[in-house]
Amino acid sequence: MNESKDKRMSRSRRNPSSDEEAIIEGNFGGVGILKKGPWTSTEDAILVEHVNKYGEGNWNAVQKHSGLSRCGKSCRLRWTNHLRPNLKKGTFSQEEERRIIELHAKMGNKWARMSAELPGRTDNEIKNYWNTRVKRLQRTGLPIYPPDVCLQVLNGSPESLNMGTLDNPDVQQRDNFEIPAVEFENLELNQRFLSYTPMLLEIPVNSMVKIGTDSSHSSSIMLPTMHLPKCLRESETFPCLNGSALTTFNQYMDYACEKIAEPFELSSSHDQFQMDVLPGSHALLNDNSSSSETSSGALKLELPSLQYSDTHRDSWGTPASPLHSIECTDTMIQYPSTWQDQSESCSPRSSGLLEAVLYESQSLRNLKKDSSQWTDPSVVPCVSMDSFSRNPCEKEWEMCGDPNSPLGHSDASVFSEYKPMSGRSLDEPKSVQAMMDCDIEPGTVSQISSKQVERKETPNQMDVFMPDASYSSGWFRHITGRVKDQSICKDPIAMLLGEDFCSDY
DNA sequence: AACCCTATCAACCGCCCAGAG
DNA sequence: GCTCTGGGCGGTTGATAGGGT
Repeated sequence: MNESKDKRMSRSRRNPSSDEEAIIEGNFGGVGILKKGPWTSTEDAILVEHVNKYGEGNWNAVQKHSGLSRCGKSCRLRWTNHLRPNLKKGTFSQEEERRIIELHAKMGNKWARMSAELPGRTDNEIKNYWNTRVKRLQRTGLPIYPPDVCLQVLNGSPESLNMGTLDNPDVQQRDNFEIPAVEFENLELNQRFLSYTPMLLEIPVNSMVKIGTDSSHSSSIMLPTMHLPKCLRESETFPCLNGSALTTFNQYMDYACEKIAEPFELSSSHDQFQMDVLPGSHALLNDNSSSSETSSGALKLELPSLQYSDTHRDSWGTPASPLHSIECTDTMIQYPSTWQDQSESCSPRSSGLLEAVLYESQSLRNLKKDSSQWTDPSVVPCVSMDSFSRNPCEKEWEMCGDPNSPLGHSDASVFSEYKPMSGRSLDEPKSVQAMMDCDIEPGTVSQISSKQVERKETPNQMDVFMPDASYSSGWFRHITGRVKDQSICKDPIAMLLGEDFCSDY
């Protein structure tokens, strides 16, 4: 690997056209055209010499002083990414990989800051690594963030994230997470739990929302929502949760599994829905709709993602999920294939966790709503068996015509801040604000009510709910429209879980 | 061997910001 | 307050390696 890497490094990339090369070489030392493309060893030497002589900075002066036909930017890039001393080359170590995941979970696509945490590594390297990784995980349908990393982030403990070494006060400030009531004290996750979590959602098990108390940093409130298969809930206790959170969680799971399973009970008898699904199938999500064969030869329903197979264990070594867990999770996690499609075009800045939480809650709510109709097969409106074999969410999504799914494998951080993007802000904030301002019915979501989650009402609160406007326009309107129509849920938790869920309690 | 697909990664591009004038 | 400029950052591009068919 390193060998090939070195080979490649020495090889030329983006070879300029021969014409350009000629011109440039002719102008070497002159004021002529600035050279683009791969750096030669001669250029490197010149740059190194210049930096040794004049120091870093004032990159535009390089051309002046050394006659190098490179723009200042190019020089800086070359220096910082390749010529700078103490640069580590080669593949990332396991520890570095782990660190990157953790850092990304906290920082999002702040490559420069991440590189500051990883000595010898450049932002470009980290960025490339991450993008490659995300791409790979998207393809395999694995969660971008390992559950334990999510828990660590959720826990917010500096040690857990090795953040004790952070010097950057800004980072420290950002990382000043608060977990008001839902405490994850016993973070010794049993193997069982961890083994389940990845298959439940594309996102890590502990999806969370932080409501910002200041505009620059989304902080102060986090709200975990979890989704586990019913079989897992059969355990009386849940290792991560305690007190009311656990109660709520169990209730939520009862609700989710029962309600979601309903429409699929109908179809489970259908050939297409034989649940002999093996973990690891995720073609739906991957837009790989061609069914694959199970070992038994039965038609395998390609699940969208999150089902670890032995061949799809990720670097954090989460074991494959037991087959029996399919019972519930299958119905829960059949992400529309379109999600994957959309995620491909999703801005990498988007926040996968957050959007997934929001979308999922909406999906659950819709599912419940829809399932009441679907209990009777004859009532299934406008849904053919063929289309019915897909997740109702997908139908919803398609009907919504939303080009941007929240459940795409977006890969910004767990708590990435919303970065307003030009040209969209007028519409989206309005929707979000409308959503946030809708009144909550007293007593709803009492289990995880404002006692546990305090939300500071600020004009910037939407920053939290808008991790990335690039995808939010459609689906957020979709959600907010419904929320608006049906009143309720001032509390973000209520919003997340859905009013139907709330009203069940 | 030829082709296709994916992974990798250097380098570029465009935007943003801070500081100087 | 303004413009200009240098520098930084994040996103994207494109060449190449390498594996699979």
